Amino acid sequence: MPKETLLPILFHLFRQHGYDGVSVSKISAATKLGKASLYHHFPGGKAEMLTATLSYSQQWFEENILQVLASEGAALDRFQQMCDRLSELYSAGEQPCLLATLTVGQAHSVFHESVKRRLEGFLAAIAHVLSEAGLPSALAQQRAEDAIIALQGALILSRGLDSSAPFIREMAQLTEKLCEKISG
Amino acid sequence: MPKETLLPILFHLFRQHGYDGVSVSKISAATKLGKASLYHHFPGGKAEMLTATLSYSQQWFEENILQVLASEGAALDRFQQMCDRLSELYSAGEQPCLLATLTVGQAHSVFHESVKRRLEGFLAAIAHVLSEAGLPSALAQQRAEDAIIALQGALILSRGLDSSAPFIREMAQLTEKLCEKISG
DNA sequence: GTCTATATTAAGATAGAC
DNA sequence: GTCTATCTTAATATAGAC
Repeated sequence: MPKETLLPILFHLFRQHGYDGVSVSKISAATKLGKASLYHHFPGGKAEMLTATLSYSQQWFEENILQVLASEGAALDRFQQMCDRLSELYSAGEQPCLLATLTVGQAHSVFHESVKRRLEGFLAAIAHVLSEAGLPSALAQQRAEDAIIALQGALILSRGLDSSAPFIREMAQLTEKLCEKISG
Repeated sequence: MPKETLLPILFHLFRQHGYDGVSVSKISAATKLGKASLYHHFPGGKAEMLTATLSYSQQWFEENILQVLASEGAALDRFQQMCDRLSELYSAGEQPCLLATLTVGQAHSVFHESVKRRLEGFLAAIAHVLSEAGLPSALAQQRAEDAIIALQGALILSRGLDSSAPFIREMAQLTEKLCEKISG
């Protein structure tokens, strides 16, 4: 079994159950691979499985979110595309964020630096678009933080209420919030 | 050992590590009580320990947040007090939200209804203040959702970045965001 | 109410055959 | 690369003494 089919399964497990909530036995059941096979692919065990999952998720993020933010076109269009991709990534708020699940438990101490770097990269990418559009860099930075806060908060609320509505509404408002008074 | 001293320890453990990340052995170490003693207090095991922790947290929430929101005084003052209590509860963004940690893993399936009820109660309390202040109820509901989204998102971002700054900034802005154009 | 001791099941991980 | 079988440790949980 190639890693390209393995990693989406790992991604799904880790984001849904968190690092502490996933056992190698569960992974074995979900992938229909024996434990020994899993350890063949990932000699470092569960930690390496999450590391590989983070790389996989990072790659998706670069190819879908960061690439869109760095593309040509108006800021408004780029943010709109970003929202569409985010909605896809999180299944309109039904699926949790992998990075957010890693902020608690054992993962927090072990993978904290990776999470921090990922968030900072996302923040910088959003702020860069806003700076390009003419916003002062301090304000651009603040608004980028507000965007990620809105995204993460909407994911928690939607999942907690078991309703996509808050996430969908937040994604619909996000672009205009980001672009507000840009050319004012 | 009385439960009044036990529950704050449980609360701290569960919010930091999530349900799956806490073992009875860890609880035993943290409380300096033998496992058998813990099962004496909570015959239902770890699940009952979390149930009791949720009740404890609910009580704190009623006495501190809901009470303040239901008090006399201007909406602006009540929200300001709410923000102060929230900042205390989450140690300015250093501590995770218990309810948020329960949206993943095993806890999600078992405790989802409790989490949902708690969020709905919080939403209703905020929306009620806004309605009293003259906001149409649909808008009041939306703004209440935005407040919880801001709170939860700020907690994730602050913890992910290992910085209180986003949480502190968000709490500082929250009251005016909630009261915007109330008497316009 | 708390303890020691223990039963039972599941977890993380490896050896070695195919 | 995948399997069966196995090891070791940790998990949940209980029995019974004090």
